[in-house]
Amino acid sequence: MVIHKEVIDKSSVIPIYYQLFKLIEEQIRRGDLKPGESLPTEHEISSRFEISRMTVRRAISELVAAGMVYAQQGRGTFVATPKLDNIIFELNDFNEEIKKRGLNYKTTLLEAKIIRANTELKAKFQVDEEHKRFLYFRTVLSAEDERLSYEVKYTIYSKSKPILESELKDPSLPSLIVAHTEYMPMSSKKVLQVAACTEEEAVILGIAPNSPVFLIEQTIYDQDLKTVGWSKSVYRGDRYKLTSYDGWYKKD
Amino acid sequence: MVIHKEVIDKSSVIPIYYQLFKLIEEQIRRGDLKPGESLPTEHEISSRFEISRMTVRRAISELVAAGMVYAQQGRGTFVATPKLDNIIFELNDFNEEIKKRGLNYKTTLLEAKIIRANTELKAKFQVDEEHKRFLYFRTVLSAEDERLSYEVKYTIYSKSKPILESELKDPSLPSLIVAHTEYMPMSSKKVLQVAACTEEEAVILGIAPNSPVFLIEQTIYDQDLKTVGWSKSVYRGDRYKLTSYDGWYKKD
DNA sequence: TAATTATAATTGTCTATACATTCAAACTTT
DNA sequence: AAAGTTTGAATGTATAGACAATTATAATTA
Repeated sequence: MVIHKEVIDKSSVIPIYYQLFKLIEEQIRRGDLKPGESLPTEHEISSRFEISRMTVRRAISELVAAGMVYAQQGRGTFVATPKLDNIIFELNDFNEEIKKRGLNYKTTLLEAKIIRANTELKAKFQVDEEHKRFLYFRTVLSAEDERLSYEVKYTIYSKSKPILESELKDPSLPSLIVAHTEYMPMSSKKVLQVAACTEEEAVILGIAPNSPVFLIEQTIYDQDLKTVGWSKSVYRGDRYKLTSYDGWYKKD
Repeated sequence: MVIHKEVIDKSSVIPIYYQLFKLIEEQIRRGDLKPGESLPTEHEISSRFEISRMTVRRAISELVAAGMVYAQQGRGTFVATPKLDNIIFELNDFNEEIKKRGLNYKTTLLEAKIIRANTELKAKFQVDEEHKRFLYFRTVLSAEDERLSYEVKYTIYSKSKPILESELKDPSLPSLIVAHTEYMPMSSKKVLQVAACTEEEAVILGIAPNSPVFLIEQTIYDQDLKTVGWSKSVYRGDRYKLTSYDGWYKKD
């Protein structure tokens, strides 16, 4: 971790702990501190910046609260690994149920291929090179031989690495991005809508055409908010629901 | 705030700040500390329990993080008011848009009456008294004369207080509960589903029958998880979507 | 060699203190 | 009476240090 002493201004009105928090956050976002790497010890940061250990702890505890690092007593403090769920929006009322009952739960690959950029993809990924290639996946999720959801995924294919067997088995978009592009997935946007399913989707999922379904589009970005992955999922409306518990207290 | 000194055990393996955190949390949940009320000052807590102010601050900062309390420099620390959103699940992509553009946004009351308990309500609210009365509201939300969502609300009617003009205008379930029952809304469960809308709903919302809609059922509980309010909302599928930004870092 | 025991390093908790910042109320001046 | 000023009280930030708890490593012992 390369930290320059000058960047912390003790006489500033901005609290020291906050300057340090921002400093480390920046290093993580820029990739100078990679997931799994350890931060310097509290003592080391403390003496390097000539600030007290409690102030360092304050900064680190903010990072912990933000989920960017985790601390282990006796070992050290480490950068957390970015975690982007693919099964989105915690649409898992049904998925949880399946797991709890130990039911048969599998992902079936319908199609996997490398395709050339078309107008739609070029727009989505903000690229204009005609030759650009993309990875394209179509999968179906099913439990006990009942089909539950259908998903289409795209990501850039720039490393020309072969697609592994394991990737075909259960292709997760973030891991595909890591494997086949130079980009690092950092954040995502998910949009959930309701829709009447199309003829094609109805056939795939074994439901009546125009049945109500959840439609989730996920866009994955790197640290510069460049689009590096995109997926669209269709979930059977009669098999999924979204539950949230909330409340207690919030500030006015 | 009634705090007994004995409840904090300095020699316990459980950290003092955590004991204090739990202690104050309990007082808030029990209603001994009511929303808006101020906590004793840090100095006062510190001297009353004979612990350092920094330890008190640690406990309070946990409460702040949990949203149960908020601190104001120069004034004090106050219990936050319970906040249960009625427009649920942040289904507000569209609502936000409306507000941003300053569009005409209004709630229309279709029906408001006091009804007797029927079988369905008795089951939902876990009551068996035949005579029990309930408040019943039916409202429509619209913007620029386009109807967007339809909502049915129920709560217990036990105080026999008249329904105020202001309540008819934009009846919020949590505030109705506070006004007309002895209970205090504390938490809520929301279930979001997709559905094909019924004939009745189609007419009310001005859409085609069987159009896909969001269906949200909200149950409101008091601190003992007793059901004190229930609502069902239907949102036009072509007008609402749910967006969530997430990611960055999470601990493994 | 394998198991056990010390040791050092690292984070976790806690104290006591100092000064800064903000807010509200009391006081003073106009 | 209104406006400005002072003052006290509350939270916010920061320090230095002590000891506890946990982990990994090194040293010792069986």
